[in-house]
Amino acid sequence: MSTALDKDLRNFSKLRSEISGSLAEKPPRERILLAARELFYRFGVHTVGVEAVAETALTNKMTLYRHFRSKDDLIVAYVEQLAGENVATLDRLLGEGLGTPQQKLAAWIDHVEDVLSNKSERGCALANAAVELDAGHPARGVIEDYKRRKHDRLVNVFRAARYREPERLADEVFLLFEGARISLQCGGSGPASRLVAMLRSLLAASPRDDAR
Amino acid sequence: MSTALDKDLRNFSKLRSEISGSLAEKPPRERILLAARELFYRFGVHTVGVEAVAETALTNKMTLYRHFRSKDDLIVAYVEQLAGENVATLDRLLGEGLGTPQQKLAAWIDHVEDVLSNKSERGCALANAAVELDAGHPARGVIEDYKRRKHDRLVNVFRAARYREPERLADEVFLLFEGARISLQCGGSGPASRLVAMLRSLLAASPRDDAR
DNA sequence: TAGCTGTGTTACCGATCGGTAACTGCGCCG
DNA sequence: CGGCGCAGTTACCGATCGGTAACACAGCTA
Repeated sequence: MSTALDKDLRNFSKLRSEISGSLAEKPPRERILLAARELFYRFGVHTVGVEAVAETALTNKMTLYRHFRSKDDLIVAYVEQLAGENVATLDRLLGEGLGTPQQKLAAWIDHVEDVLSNKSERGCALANAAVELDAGHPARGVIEDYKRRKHDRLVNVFRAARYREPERLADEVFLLFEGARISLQCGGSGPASRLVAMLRSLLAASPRDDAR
Repeated sequence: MSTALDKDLRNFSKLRSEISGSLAEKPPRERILLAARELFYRFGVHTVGVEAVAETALTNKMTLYRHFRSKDDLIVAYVEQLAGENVATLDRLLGEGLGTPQQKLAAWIDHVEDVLSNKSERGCALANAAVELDAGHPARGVIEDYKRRKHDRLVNVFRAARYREPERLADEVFLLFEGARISLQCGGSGPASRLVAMLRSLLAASPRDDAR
């Protein structure tokens, strides 16, 4: 098999991108989750072994297994961590209090632009995990919950912005965004790079009630 | 690790879904590719071992390695097989000769409906493979070529149908479709199930020159 | 009949996988 | 000070991984 990343290479990437990062002196459990986040996202949950995670977290397998009962447990924690952060980001952008619905939408699209333009983008980590995990895996439920929740937030903000068909618009925006993220890693960057412009004109062209 | 599919279970699925299928008495190479297609798509290229592929193909590892130099070679052949068939399907639906561009588009959307409504849909096999394979893998090039080609065909048929912005429309349709397939396995079936209606009304609403 | 080619079979290799046992040692709190 | 809990370390387990060697046996052609 072509691992395409010698084990040594993995350890080097750890030293640079993690230590220089923030994992300096945190409790082991946090370090492990940080390492898992990096490695699972970059290389996939199946190709990365628990030992690689532990070493990248500057600890060892035994300590990892003191905090997570199994690798599957670690995967679930990894997925829950991502889902939680993404929901928090959504709350920060679309939550109550901050500006008009239009302003929230503009801020969210700016955020989408940041995500997509990020180099080293390998698509949505949660979607990637879902692809790798078979139907019975406990992490699947977490992923599906998150995606549903995200879709609901979109419906709500479209409704608050008085769009005439908020559900339909949310479906469309949701699918476009998901498609863009998966296309970034296999479809060439063409269509995905034009997503933001598409979103803006889609929202501008969709009919709204009232509109002040 | 939760394999969620005991090895025995895999072998049973082979006996039923493959033998009863068509692999009855074909040359070994074809049987192997058929088995790889089934197993790689259902469970992912990484979780399925070469031995499982060989046994499902009613042969053994040695014969597999006489036809494919390595597992990576088999993965490339698997991906090439899928890309080739998908391009053939596109040619059959959108190719020259058969009807007006509008008829071709209607036929293509019917085909999309079939794909999405198919139970046991696990998303686009090529996109899934791309998620599992890291950037250097030779199969990645095949996948990207296919996706680009598919996008180009969409542009061409939209141009032939005299849509005013064929590239933009192709981007949108492409991303929607990709998003729907990935969402089927992690986003709940909600947005994806409404894709076909979205496509039809999108095409109906998009401006065209001339229009007969 | 002899010989060749392709398939099946068994056994094996080193490496790595997920997971565990047992021990050392540090720091913290009484 | 004594003790306890947690982290680190080493060594190990059985299983499975991708990949190979050697041999038996079929079918075909000459």
